Amino acid sequence: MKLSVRGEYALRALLVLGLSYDREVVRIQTISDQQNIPKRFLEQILTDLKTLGVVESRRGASGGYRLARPPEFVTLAAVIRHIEGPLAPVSCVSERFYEKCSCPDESKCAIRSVMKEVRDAIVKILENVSLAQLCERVKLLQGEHANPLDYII
Amino acid sequence: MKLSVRGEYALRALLVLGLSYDREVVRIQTISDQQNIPKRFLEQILTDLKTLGVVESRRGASGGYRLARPPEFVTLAAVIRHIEGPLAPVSCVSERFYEKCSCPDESKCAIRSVMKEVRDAIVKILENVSLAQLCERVKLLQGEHANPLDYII
DNA sequence: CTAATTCTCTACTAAGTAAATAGAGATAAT
DNA sequence: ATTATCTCTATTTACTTAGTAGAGAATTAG
Repeated sequence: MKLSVRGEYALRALLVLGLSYDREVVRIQTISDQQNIPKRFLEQILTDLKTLGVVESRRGASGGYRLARPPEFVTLAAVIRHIEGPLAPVSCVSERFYEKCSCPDESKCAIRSVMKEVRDAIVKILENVSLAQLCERVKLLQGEHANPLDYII
Repeated sequence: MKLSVRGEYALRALLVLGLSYDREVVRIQTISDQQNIPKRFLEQILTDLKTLGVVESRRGASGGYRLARPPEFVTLAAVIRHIEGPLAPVSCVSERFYEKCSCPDESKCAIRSVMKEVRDAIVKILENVSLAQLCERVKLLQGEHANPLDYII
């Protein structure tokens, strides 16, 4: 039932970019230093988030990454699904990553019915928290600052 | 965010034992056949559930396994925690398996605050579903039968 | 009391995944 | 041109998962 380190890094990186939205691009190195994420590993993760269409990059000197769309339109559910796969605890109750399970009759499986409740609870939360809301939480938890890069995530 | 196969087998096996509660012990072989779980693997899992105190065994001919206490007092949360570890998506929000995470200040971490909500939602469901309730669901989903071993789990 | 049955204990293994690490290449700014 | 930055492809190391194996100990039926 765990989020991988990769997934956590992805969220942390996106939060940095979210707090810098409307500003210049942010370098991998900056995010890496600030969040204590191995640079080459973060590189992979950001490339991956690019294929999801949630970030875009500029190359060369003064290059870097930024959000490809407003943080309001990026849900945690979408990010975690892209990085980790299904949100559901068993894939036989997943909507987007459904896989048949080994039990004799899914429609009559009691375990499945509980797991469906768990899935729904998880999805309900993660679908309804956007990157923008996550940024709001940072500000609430830490009070307002001048520079978004001051935020401790 | 996934339940392992091991965890799923544990629940399936316990459900079989739950449906046979108050009757004779059930052999590993029977559970293995009925649930299509590799026998030697199931063996390990049942031994593990014994250390949790949720099942007990009798050896020798006409030996087997049964629940060590009434199914009302076995929650899915306890079983899954024992087999899988933390229910929380990140261990920095786990009550029983807490581990410090790599972010600079946990108390001000926005991601953590969302994950705490997810944890609470999962725990709320799994703490409140007992094996007895799971058995009830089986009967509801399948209608009443004479022999508990007829149930398709 | 012996044979059959069933659980028990310890160890091993094969495949897959997670978390990096590495090197050479492409692009853009100065 | 040089430097800074992203990009692409591969490799590595450690760990975890799922399963297998064999010999041993307890219990019951005959």
